[in-house]
Amino acid sequence: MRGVNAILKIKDSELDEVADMVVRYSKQIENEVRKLSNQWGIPRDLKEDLIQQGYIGLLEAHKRFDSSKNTHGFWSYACHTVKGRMKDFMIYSISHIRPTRELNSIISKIHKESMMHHSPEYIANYFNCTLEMADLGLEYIRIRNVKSLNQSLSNVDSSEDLELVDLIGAEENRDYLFRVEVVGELSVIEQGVIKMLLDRFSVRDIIRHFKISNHTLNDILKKIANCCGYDCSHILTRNEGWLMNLNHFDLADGEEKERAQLRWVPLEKVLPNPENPRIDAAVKSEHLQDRIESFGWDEPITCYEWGNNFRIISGHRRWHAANELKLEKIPIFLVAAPKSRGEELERISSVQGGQVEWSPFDQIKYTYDRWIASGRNSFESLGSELGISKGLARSRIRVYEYYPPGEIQDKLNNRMYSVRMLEYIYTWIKRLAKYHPNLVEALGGEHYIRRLMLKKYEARCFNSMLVHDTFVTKATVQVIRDFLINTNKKLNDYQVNVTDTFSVEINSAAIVTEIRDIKVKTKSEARKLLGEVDEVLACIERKKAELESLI
DNA sequence: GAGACCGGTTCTTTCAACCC
DNA sequence: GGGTTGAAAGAACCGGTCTC
Repeated sequence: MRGVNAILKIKDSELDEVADMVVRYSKQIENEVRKLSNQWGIPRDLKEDLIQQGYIGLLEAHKRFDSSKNTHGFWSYACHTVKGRMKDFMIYSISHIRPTRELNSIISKIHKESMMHHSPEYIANYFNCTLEMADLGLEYIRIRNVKSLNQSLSNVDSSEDLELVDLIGAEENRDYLFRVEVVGELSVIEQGVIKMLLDRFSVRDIIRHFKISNHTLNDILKKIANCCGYDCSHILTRNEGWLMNLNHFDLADGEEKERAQLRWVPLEKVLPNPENPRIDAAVKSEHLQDRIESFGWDEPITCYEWGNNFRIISGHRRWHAANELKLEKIPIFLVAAPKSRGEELERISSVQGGQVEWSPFDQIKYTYDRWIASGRNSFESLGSELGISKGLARSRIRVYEYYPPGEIQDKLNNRMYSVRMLEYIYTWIKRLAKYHPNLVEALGGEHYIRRLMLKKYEARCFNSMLVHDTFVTKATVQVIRDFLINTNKKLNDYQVNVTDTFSVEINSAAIVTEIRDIKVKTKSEARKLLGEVDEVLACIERKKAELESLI
């Protein structure tokens, strides 16, 4: 509590009351942490930090709470501050990225084995995961690398049973002390400098990143030193090349290690891989350019030799960023060439982190390419190869085969369409072609109907319940045609519900509503409509006679 | 009145069992 | 092996409530 007291300036006379409150609401705070933890997949060490933040929020709310104004009790008032504190902390600690289940698993393993300081390649090899997954895990841990005030300092020689909070004001262990929130007195740039120092960036990297002079940086470091009360001159002597992790590759496979080489090669000799399913290498390019400019290359591009050039297996976005920056030379990590197209596709997928950042369309294209490369194997075996269900494998292939890329690519990638919905539409159209081939022909083929259906989906004329639709098999050609060509008409307005084999219900309310809503303005419209009404009446008379004959 | 939060509802996605 | 269907989980949405 000492650190918390210092932050909130709690008077000694209030300590008992505050202690009671902390005990009373500890369960609620733990519940909130549990909820957030389930939602975000927070590692155990960060949960303690969240609980700390909850207590701080509780104390802040306590200071503001006015029982005469708030009749719903203290907790209903305080819970917002508590949750707000926790969420702010999470946003600061883990940014906006929500890790996937697989990534979370890797992060937990890295924590458990204390492998934060190993190279991505070593971790990928150790945990048998992809290189990009290991890299993402490390990145995630780096941005979450905030120490708990109550974190044990057992790894610090002189600190038996001490917690970080106990080191506030102590003389040793400068790096730990920088992390404590005394930085609140510093400017944004000064806090940024501290963060980079703690993350082991070199002085040169800091100067380049903030675009400041050596002299300015020295002034900032002096201010930080004065503020914290420490001499940080030792940091200034850090090895300038520390950030270049290029000598950190620690492959377990001896043979592979011999074959793998690191080289700096002219940019024009590095060629993109046509098998790369990622269509747009410019995704997050500005961020990568900024990172390369600020911090240098923290990971080379993985390539294999291709004649006199090098073909990329992993790193198309970094290659694109290097082109944008007009760099002359870039670092590559040279590996053995794949023996077949199938192996090449598999390796591209493997090193690109299980397609974590692939767009939906990239995933579809990749699944289709793998299927073709495998000689059109069963969806089941393809699914098991890719780690997806056979149903999803089938959906992706079917969608890629059926829809022209131009029709779906953008809208798939911005999540307006889903693979499943596109497959439902495909199935619906195929049913239409089976039960009403003449209508499909009359409308100029499936191509036109497909575009109409996509338009109708965008206009929310139907949803995933399309998969259970019986309208397409039961309705008349005229009604289906009407549904298709009226882009705003909803499927619900037309749907016929077949409740069982022997009973059919007509959505009479919808039909009556639709008829009532019809409005005509001219005589010719009225004449045309009369003709259609006659047709409907004739249809009804026929159906009536048919039903009466059954009674 | 604006904004944050909560709980209920609806929609979407995925998976697996079952059927042809 | 491929297609269909239902269950379950997650995401998105919406209206009500509360605080400032």
